[in-house]
Amino acid sequence: MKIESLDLPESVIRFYLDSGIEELYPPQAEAIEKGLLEGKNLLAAIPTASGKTLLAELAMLKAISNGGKALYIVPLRALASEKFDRFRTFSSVSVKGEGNGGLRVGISTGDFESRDEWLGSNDIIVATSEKTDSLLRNETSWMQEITTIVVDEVHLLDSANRGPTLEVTLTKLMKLNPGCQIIALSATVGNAYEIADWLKGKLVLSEWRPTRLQEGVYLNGNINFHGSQKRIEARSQDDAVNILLDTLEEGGQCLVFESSRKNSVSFAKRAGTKVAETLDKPTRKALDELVEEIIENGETEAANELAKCVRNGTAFHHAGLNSAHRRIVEDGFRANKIKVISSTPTLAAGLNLPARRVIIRSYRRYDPNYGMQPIPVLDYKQMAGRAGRPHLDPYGESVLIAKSYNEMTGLFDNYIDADAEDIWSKLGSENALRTHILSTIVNGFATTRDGLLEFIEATFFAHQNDTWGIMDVVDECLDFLRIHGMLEGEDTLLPTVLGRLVSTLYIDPLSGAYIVDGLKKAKAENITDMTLLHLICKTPDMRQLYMRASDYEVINDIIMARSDEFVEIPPRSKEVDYEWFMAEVKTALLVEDWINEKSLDQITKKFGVGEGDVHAFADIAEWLMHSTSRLAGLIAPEMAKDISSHVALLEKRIHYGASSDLIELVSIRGIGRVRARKLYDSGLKTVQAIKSSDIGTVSELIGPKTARKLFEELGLTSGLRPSGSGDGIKSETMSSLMEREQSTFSDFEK
DNA sequence: GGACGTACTTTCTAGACAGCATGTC
DNA sequence: CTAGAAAGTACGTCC
Repeated sequence: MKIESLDLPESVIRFYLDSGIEELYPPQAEAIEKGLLEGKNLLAAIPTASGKTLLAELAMLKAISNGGKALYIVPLRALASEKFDRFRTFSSVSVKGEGNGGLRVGISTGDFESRDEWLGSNDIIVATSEKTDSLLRNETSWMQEITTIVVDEVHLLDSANRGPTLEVTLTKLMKLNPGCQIIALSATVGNAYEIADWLKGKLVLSEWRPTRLQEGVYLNGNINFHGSQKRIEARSQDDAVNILLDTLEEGGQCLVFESSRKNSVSFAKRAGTKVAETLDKPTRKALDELVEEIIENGETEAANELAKCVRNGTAFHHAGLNSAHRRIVEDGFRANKIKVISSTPTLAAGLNLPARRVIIRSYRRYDPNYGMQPIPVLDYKQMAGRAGRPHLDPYGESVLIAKSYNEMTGLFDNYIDADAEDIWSKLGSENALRTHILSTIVNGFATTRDGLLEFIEATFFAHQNDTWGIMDVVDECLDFLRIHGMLEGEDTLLPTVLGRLVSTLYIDPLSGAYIVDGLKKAKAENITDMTLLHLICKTPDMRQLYMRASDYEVINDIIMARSDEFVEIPPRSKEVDYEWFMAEVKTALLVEDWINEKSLDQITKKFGVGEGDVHAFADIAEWLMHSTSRLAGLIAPEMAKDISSHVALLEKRIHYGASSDLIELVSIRGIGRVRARKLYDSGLKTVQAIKSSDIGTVSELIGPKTARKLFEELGLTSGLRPSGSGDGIKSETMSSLMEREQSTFSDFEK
């Protein structure tokens, strides 16, 4: 089917022809035939890179040309910006007819909101599913103007964490805009028809790919495909390294999936010594530039390790990296400078980062309840599907590694030739229902118990199950919400002020209940930073740190020593709860270190986490401390004095990772925890003090460039040429390399 | 003395969304 | 109730 033949405005057709797209892929053509451009609902369950985005684009552009508005829902922030950037290239397309201006695109995620004064004035809005939920909870008016909804990666309905949110959000949207077109995009799953049926849509089901994908299993020096075999030369002890070197020889790049961060790092190191031998001069030079960039953007040991790998043309990638390092690795790989990325499943879904060959070094993942477990077929397909760059690689290959003939046949049967699992709604659990029942009632989608049941009947859960099975759980949730003062009334369900606040703060009602309870119990004379930090760390919305074997003794001692700082009496060390309690305290200690200005390097070593993790922990903690602050405002009369101001201060300190004395300096744009500390320790403790100092002094401390910016920021024009010296980067890097510091939590506390 | 080999023991375990109001080193 | 890979340790062998 030709693009030209489609019922679309001419400007749209010209746009695609100009970008070299003339012919639709078969699944796209099928979607058109099934009414994509006629407002029909649709579920496209097709492989990655088979043109799902284009399919969605066509529908959105068609809708906008008819005066509509589109919402594009994605599961990841990174994906949101990727789509946002893509859709912005439409700005030149005059879809809306002459004189109506160009197409406008907005983005809304937790950490990034479009600059547009009013998000709703855009024609396309890209948002994460949680943000969409939050916008609904805040009764955003333009939600009703949406005429087309695209849901990317709907198979996430199956996720226990985030599936229920997506499900309830879609149910609400369908209730709100009954005439709205829904286009759902999914990986190939077992029961795609069931999802399509729930969405009252037609199904486009296909395995078609633009680039051929060969899936094989490596055993004893050969990759075995269906009907063919490829010999791999043994250049080292390590099978995966040999497969990798073989790919490089053919001019391809490799993506290696590992089951843990540690393994991904160690593979990148190990492969590095061999990969380095294959690099030519220009590549080495390009890599050296990346190495410098990595060092500049890192304050930890991990940065040095990454730099060492990148110098050799390899890299690792996992959620512990900071965002700069992630970007450098991803871009370096796209530019074909970095030859291999050894990664945890971070790269399996989401970002568009294909490679010639994918090596899956472990198809098992650790589960605390069941030990090492084989990953789902769906996850395997996502990883294997990364192989083969459309238009660039002649083909893609994915390789599993087996140690025996039996294992190999097992892998063929259970992965390569297997169908992906069915998707199952996870809305039935108390955890999921508690929060979504509250939001449903707060938003007026249900005002009685019967109304609530009617709403639940419209969910995917009800589509798959009999709802009588969860009646008990629903009633338990309603009781919970009543007991904790978030809901009142028996026949009519009315949200209280607290209930509304909890819903709009986007926290779990259980978190809300813990916090309110803790605030009421806290006694003024015992309250420390730890009191409040531990309070938010025991909340189900907080992510918790693991307890390692060596931590037990230390954490135990800390709990004993600081026992009166907690709002509750710590459980006895023999009780099961004690295990949890220790993890909460350990997490609180990390945040405590962060706000006491411990360096990132120290924190990452002490707690065995990455820079990215520290920021992630701080991020959640800040959100929960903000929520605590708002809740404290609501129950102020029932609390000890001074708690409110303490909470507010902590919120700021977590945001900046700074002690109280730096709050004034740190709120200046361009000044963070590190620079503020330098200024403060040199006697420049306030904005006033800086204003009355001279730029030369400040330059000595934070560098001439930043100093100039700082003075501009404070409304002082900098007439003077800043004095001061050049960069200290080299010496700093050296010293951090030389330092032999403590490596575990216990070393630090002694 | 030291590089390497082997067998046994210990250790550790993926990812990432949200509020609010604008910017870290 | 359930795992398995890598890193660490202790000891042995060969040059």
